[in-house]
Amino acid sequence: MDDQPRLMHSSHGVGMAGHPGLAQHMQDGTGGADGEGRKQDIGDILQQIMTITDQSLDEAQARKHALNCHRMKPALFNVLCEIKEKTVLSIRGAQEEEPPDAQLMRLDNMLLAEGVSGPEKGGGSAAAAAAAAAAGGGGSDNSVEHSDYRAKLSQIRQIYHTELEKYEQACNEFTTHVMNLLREQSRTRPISPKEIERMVGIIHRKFSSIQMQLKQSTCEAVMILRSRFLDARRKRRNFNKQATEILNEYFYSHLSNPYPSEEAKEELGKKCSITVSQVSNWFGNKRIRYKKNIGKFQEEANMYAAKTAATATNVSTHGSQANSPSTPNSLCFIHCYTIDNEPIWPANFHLM
DNA sequence: TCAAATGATTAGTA
DNA sequence: TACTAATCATTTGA
Repeated sequence: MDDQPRLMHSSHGVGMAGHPGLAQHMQDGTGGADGEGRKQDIGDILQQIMTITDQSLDEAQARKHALNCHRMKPALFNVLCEIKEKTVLSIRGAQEEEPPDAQLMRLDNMLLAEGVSGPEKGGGSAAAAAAAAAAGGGGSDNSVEHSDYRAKLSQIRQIYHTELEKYEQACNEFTTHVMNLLREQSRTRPISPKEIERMVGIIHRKFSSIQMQLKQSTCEAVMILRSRFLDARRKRRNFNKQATEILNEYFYSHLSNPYPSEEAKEELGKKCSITVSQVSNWFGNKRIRYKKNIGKFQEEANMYAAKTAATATNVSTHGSQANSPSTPNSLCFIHCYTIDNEPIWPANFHLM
């Protein structure tokens, strides 16, 4: 094996008889005295190679050693390698050129975006945050779900990396094993380094197809997790009592114009631990339901009016009534109706 | 179990 | 784009 590479530099001719490497070997005095003798030598070697597997291990080892030491071995080996290379490898080589796999690239990109591959921080929580934003979620319950999502994503990530590592290790071990085996076998049969290289390529391709399956199933797992996470967020959760109180207080203290500005919505959202869009939803629902059934809400309105009045009184006794955010309309809601008990709201509020 | 309450979604409007 | 109005889907409480 050690001296094989330098034995494989002959380049022209395929047949043994007309092979320049062999011809050269025969002419330079190392190949025997006459043609008959040379043919006999080659015939002997080929016979020994053909029958080596019929022998016991010890005999085969001894024969192998004898073959390796045979004066014709390098030349013959060279020729056989070249024949093999020119016939089989050239055909296969052309066929096995593969374009870069678009599917694999897509999977890699997705795993990176979801935070499964690449750096641990960011991706997953960013995806979770995006999902949360898309679903308009917020609040403490949602943060529990969020952490649950991250925990599960991290679990997927861990499994993915463990499996990937296992595959890579197995691939390396198998490649080394096959290479050693082929190198060993190349002492008794024509295996060129090029062929070993090709075999390594085949092994790598096989393992990368397994890796692709792993990536695919990981992507599926992330997709399922994500859709479940979104579904969970889509489920309605009632706001907590305190949040409803805050929203109602604002609504009834601004009954003449229950349209909080963007800033007010943001502040209410912060106070209630909900999003601005949830505040908007709440006010939208509240306005329409209040308008539809003012009588039903009258009691609630009175209750909040009394509450606001009490707060205002407390604030005034402490000397800072002017700064109270709920003061402007808190005591005027009772005047915000027409004689038909219709609320006086802006023109864009369509009365039925 | 069921009606009421309630948060979210959707189509239409100004 | 913010809003109304209708509706859906889920939760709540009797």
